[in-house]
Amino acid sequence: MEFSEKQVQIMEAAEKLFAAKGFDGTSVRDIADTAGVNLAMISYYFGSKEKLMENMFAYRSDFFKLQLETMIRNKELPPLQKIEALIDQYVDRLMKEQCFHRIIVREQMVNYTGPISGMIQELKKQNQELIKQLILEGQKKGDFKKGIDIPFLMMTLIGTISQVITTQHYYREINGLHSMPDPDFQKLIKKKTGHHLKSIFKAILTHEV
Amino acid sequence: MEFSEKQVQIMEAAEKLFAAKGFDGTSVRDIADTAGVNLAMISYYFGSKEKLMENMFAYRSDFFKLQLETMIRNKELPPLQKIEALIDQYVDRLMKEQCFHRIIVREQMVNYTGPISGMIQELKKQNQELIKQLILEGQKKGDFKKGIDIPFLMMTLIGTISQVITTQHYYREINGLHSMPDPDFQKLIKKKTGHHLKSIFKAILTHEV
Amino acid sequence: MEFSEKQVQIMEAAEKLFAAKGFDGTSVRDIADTAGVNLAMISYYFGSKEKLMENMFAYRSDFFKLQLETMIRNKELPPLQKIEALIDQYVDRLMKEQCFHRIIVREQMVNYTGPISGMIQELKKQNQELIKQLILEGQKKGDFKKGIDIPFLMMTLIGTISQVITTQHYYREINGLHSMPDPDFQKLIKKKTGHHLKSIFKAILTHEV
Amino acid sequence: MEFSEKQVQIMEAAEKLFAAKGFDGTSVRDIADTAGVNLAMISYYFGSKEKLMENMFAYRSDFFKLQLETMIRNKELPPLQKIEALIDQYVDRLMKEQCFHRIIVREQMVNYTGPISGMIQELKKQNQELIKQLILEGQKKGDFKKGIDIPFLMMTLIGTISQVITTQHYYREINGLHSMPDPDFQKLIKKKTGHHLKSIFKAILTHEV
DNA sequence: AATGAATGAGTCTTCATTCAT
DNA sequence: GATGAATGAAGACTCATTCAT
Repeated sequence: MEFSEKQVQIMEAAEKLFAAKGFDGTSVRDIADTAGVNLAMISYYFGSKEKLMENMFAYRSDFFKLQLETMIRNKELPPLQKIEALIDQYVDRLMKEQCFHRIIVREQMVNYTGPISGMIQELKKQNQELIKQLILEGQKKGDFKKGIDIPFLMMTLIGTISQVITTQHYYREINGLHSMPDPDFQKLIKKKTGHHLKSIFKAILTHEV
Repeated sequence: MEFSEKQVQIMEAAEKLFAAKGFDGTSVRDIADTAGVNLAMISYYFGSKEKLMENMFAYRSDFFKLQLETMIRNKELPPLQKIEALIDQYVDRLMKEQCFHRIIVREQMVNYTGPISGMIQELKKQNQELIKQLILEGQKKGDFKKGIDIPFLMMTLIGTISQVITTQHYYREINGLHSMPDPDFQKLIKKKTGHHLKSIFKAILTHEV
Repeated sequence: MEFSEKQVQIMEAAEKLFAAKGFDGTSVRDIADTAGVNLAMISYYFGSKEKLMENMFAYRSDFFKLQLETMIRNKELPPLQKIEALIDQYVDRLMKEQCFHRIIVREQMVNYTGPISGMIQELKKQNQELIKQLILEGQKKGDFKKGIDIPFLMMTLIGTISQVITTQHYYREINGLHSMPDPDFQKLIKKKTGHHLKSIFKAILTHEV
Repeated sequence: MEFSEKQVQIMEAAEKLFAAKGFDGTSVRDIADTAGVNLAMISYYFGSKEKLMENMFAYRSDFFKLQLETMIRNKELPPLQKIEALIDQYVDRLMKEQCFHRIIVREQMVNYTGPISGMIQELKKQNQELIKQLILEGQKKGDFKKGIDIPFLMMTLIGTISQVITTQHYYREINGLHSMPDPDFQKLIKKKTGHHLKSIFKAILTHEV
């Protein structure tokens, strides 16, 4: 799918607003204003608000998958280090695309059917498959324990990052980090989240419990 | 605050719908129809849709806090067992109040200010404090390691449960559990989630990593 | 018509609010709150908002007519002095019952039919008749000129007072009388209005023009 | 401010209805129907009912001021004739714009603040200033008496015309003019009002009283 | 291709009134 | 008799979308 410059403008405005205010909380007028385009252009280009959402989703998730896949394939490392690299990638990616991630979290809650739900499911499956491969590889090599509940480990991986993303302002407030510049704060929580998840994965994958 | 039977009816309808379709995606007409009351009753009792949300929140979170507190205080057990009991409670509670939990997840993303945000923050603080006490107690007794990052452990606790709740239908689908009756399925994931989280906590709190 | 204490309370609240915000701009809830009575009592006592208006009107205009009539009949003076006394009475009355007068001004504009319109018309006719008698008496005695356009003189009498009442705050502002206590200000404009109208009537009734 | 044809249509419908039924008594649906436009157009063009009122006011009062000013400046006549010309203009103008005038009368009673009140006050001030100039000119030339209470003379000028406008149907009824065609009736009362006011002004400005 | 104008359906809220007690 | 609860109708306004140009 090729998108014109204006279409990208619109989709990016939509992404930001959908993330901040939800799909229903965002009006096409909002989007048009934020994108700096004429109101009628949105229907004109995308047909409807719903279709805009779908297009934006396709646009973003294309963008998404590739990065991860190439990353994994290129590295040839011991299983644990691979897992750790993958965690870093995950954290990095979700943190970088916070807006999009928020939209996914929302959409998962609402829509069990429809094209977007399908896309999310597809993404999930692919990513889960990837991790599964990595863990199986580690188990074959004897580095990882047997009997790992991979789906629930994924729940923790994504759930923890989601939680960090959606409640970062509470974390900031509670820890008195109001005045820290946002880029620094982002770096901080990214580092901490990565570290935290790595300890969990290491513990679960390698130690007896 | 005392609520009449009708008010509770309305609040429960609102909770269900807000959870399913979001605040903006739910019309007061929806709520009125679902609750089986006249449309105007909602404004009559609560003043506005927003105020209804706030009242529902207060109603539910009252309900929330007490259960946890009394539970913790009453048990006199070794720290790890206490933690495990708390995880069970947490999982149980969030799973039981899935609707309410979904609303919280949503609201956290949108609203950093306003009365609801305040209530959530308050809830979070209290619960976090409780866990902190438990962990400190374990550390004092020598059962738990030092240097635990409690806030991030909380992120994992809540984040994992949230993830399970919001993506349960994917889990169901992927694992081919379409035909399992919902109560059974709920029991299943509750058990698995509890088990999973306990392994993580045990590993993080007691083992060297 | 006999009115209970509560009914009077309601009618007086209604009068004040109708004068200030108009009939349509005033809700029965406003009236109930201002009167300190239960909302349902208004419909209960008066049947409807409209009927409340009518009752209030009847209540007030009863009050109105009598004062004027007795005043006029009792005085035995030269015609010009009678006219002057009448002007004083008129000014005094309208100024004292500003709220009611405002309502009349409004209602005249809106409703050409209906019971209230009838009442106003009746009031007007009676008062006009009175003045007519006075002027005819003066003409017969040779004190007043012939060919007076009585209806238009009435227009000036009432119109001027109305204008003073409805624009008093402009007058106050323009003349820098913000800080004068209201009772003093009322006295001032009452005096000035009376004086002004008397000059006009004297000029029109007695001088060649 | 430039208004499109449709905007003018709406404003004129609004003017008529506001005059007849008051601001609160007129619904935007009424206005839309009367103007023959879609209901949503009103919000589309003006934002709100209130803003429509303000725009209509600005539109009409622009229209208003100029006529008077140019009229006065262009004539080079003895003071009394100027005053008489001004009275004619005033009567003519207010009679022609009866709807707008009614709205002003109403608004003065309700709203002491807000943008409309400001506009009225401005109009009043300008017109009053004009008359003041004229009278001062006449006094300087020795044609008019000293000690004229100009504000109250204005009250009589505007108040009388207002009274004629708002009670014209009573006048008609009382004088048995039901069957006279309205244009004729309007001409009649315009002539009578002008004549009446001129006598008053002449008497007050030039005779000893 | 791009847009200002327009609209029907829908939003939340308030209204005056009535009912059951 | 007096009133809290309840309601249908109507209020102003916003929405996503379409149309004529």
